[in-house]
Amino acid sequence: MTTQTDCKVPPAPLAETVTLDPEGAAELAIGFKALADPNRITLLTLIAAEETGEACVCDLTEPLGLGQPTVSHHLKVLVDAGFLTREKRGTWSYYSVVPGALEHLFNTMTERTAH
Amino acid sequence: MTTQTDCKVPPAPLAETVTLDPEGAAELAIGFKALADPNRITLLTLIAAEETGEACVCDLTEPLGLGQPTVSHHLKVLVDAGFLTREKRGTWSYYSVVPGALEHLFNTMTERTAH
DNA sequence: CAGAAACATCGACGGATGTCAATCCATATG
DNA sequence: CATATGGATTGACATCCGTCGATGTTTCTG
Repeated sequence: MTTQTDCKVPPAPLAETVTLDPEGAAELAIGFKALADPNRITLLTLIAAEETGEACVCDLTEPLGLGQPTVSHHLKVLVDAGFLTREKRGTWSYYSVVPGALEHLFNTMTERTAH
Repeated sequence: MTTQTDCKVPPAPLAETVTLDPEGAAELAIGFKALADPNRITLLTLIAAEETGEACVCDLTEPLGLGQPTVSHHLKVLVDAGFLTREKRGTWSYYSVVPGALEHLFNTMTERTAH
């Protein structure tokens, strides 16, 4: 049986899969797109600076100078990107930073550009 | 002399200046905005993977499946954001990755969200 | 100088995005 | 149940962004 001949062709060019990975690039872009707005960056820093580690929308509306729907929208973008979590408690929605989310994105990007 | 009493009031609320810095947030957003596109991420990885550390536009057009003007546009965005440098040599334009640019952006962002 | 090659720039077009006003939903409270 | 409050959702609008075709610019080469 010529089973070895099948292995002559590697399953995937290793270096190529790292540099030319459309899905991976798209995934990274989604993360960076969520960070590509000054107000969303301020939101992350505001929540991270909170003593309790969490903040509700009403705490964030005033320092940003934005309307409540706009703040809710930005928070949703950050939640969808995996940088924040929402926990509804009573009438309020409390947002908190996901611990390793930023670092994971940055590490993945750094790996791709390190070669 | 009661020189020590002057130190009771810090010159500026330290935590506040870090979390609520409009200019800083805008600057960070500009950097992330440049990374918020799959093709630009692939461009960075392609150039970084080059043996010589640099690549011209004609090398990047085909693997991306984009037209030459579009690739030039994306490269310009990355140059303006400080992630790439352009060096014109003869008829060709050679782009190379700026060594610490990505890391600097990531570190600045991590500092703001570490508190 | 004439032509070609590599790249930048311009103009245009369609789709995505940030913002707000208005509205809807859920929960707490009288 | 009625009302109020916090927040999410919707619709609309202006702007921005990615893409391409066409054109301009520079440089190399006959």
